[in-house]
Amino acid sequence: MKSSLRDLRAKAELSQADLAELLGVSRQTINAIETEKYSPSLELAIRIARYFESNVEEVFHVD
Amino acid sequence: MKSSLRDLRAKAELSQADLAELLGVSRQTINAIETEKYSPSLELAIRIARYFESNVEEVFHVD
DNA sequence: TTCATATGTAAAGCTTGCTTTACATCATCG
DNA sequence: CGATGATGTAAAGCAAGCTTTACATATGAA
Repeated sequence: MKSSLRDLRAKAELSQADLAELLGVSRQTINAIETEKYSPSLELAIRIARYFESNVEEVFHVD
Repeated sequence: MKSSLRDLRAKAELSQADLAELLGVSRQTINAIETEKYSPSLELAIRIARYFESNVEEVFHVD
């Protein structure tokens, strides 16, 4: 599962830790998603997309 | 996590077993999502939304 | 150089998503 | 009536998502 999370986060000038706190997850979770260690849960994917005023399919896409 | 999966599936006149096979998951997985036993993975949520020519946020929504 | 910030990664442990197998109920059809 | 299909549910087991703690490395500021 690829995503544009890193780009969106960079544009927003947020660190992984910043975003993690804003979303209520651990920094490692954000890092794992960005480095493609695993996919977020549906709940978290929706929260992420919503935070960046986007939608799930735009932020995340199957390889 | 609520969803309009049951409605969409009914409109398409598919049984849980039919849809499961089309999506490559078990019937119990479809049933569990419809009865809110658990949320689908992000991958599966995207596949479901795509199958019904919709998008994740339209098919699934946080309680 | 020293310190702080940002990122990557690892291990252990808990929870959740999904599987297979199995059984129960209900409706419909012959 | 008996058979079939659709749905609900349960248990056991494996895989994946997420946590906390911890350490390593790089970069930039003082």
